[in-house]
Amino acid sequence: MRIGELSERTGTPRRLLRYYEEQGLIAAERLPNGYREYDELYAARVLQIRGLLDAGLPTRIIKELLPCLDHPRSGQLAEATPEMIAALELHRDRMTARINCLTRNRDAVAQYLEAVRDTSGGGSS
Amino acid sequence: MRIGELSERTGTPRRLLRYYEEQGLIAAERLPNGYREYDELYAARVLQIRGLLDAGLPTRIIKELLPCLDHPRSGQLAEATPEMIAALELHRDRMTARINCLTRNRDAVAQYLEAVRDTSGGGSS
DNA sequence: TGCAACAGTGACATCGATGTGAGGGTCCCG
DNA sequence: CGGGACCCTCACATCGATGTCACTGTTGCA
Repeated sequence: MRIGELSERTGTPRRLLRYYEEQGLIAAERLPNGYREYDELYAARVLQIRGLLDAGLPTRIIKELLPCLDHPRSGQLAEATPEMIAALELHRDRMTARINCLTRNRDAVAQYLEAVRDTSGGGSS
Repeated sequence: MRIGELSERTGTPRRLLRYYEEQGLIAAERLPNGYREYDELYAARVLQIRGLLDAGLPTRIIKELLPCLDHPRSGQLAEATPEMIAALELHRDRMTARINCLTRNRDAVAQYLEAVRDTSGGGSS
């Protein structure tokens, strides 16, 4: 598919798709006329990128993560230098910290909402 | 305590403490000489703010969340307009989405690391 | 008295993610 | 052939979080 369709299917401005490519997060074939041509699977990939960006990870780090999110069991995990592994462990731990922080605060918000619900008129939904 | 101590205790540049104040996330008393004076509990508050910022929430939203994270059970939850409640529910759901996204990807990274560990020499740590 | 350490404000710079527009090709359909 | 919809690149603007610097006032101690 071309950039317009990918944009529509992922709800992502074309501008950003080109930006992600510039940052090395995605890669597109080129048609003879210079148009980008995307494989089907890029729709999911773009959504994943957007989710990670939205979760606060910068493109630089997402770029490091993507290769190892790609082939979850595809065998090709030989080219992992000790530095890369250390970096990934660091990212993993930082993500865990983020998750914990978000969870704590999300639960606090939820608790607050429940308290409000109980106090004021008993809403259903 | 004054800004220097709070800065040191939270690992946050003074510049940012003033910025958070400017954004309405924290408030400081003023000593007669104009210096900011912080209550003890602001150390925890600042760390909470940093965690949320790090998790990708903008100050604008953190400002909305803080009041209801403050008094988890302090009773004062009367002043909750339906709009505020709706906004909080939205934030709660968006945080949940973030948590899920982060968890999914963190687990993928962890799985990858385990696979690498199993494949190459069996490390301990 | 003078200096060092700390505080204040204000302004400008940076960096990453994103918006927007100019100027110019390509494709298709009438 | 002409126009509309799509694509390209390039560049500049914006916005939020943060860094940095300049200038000034305050405190405390030698």
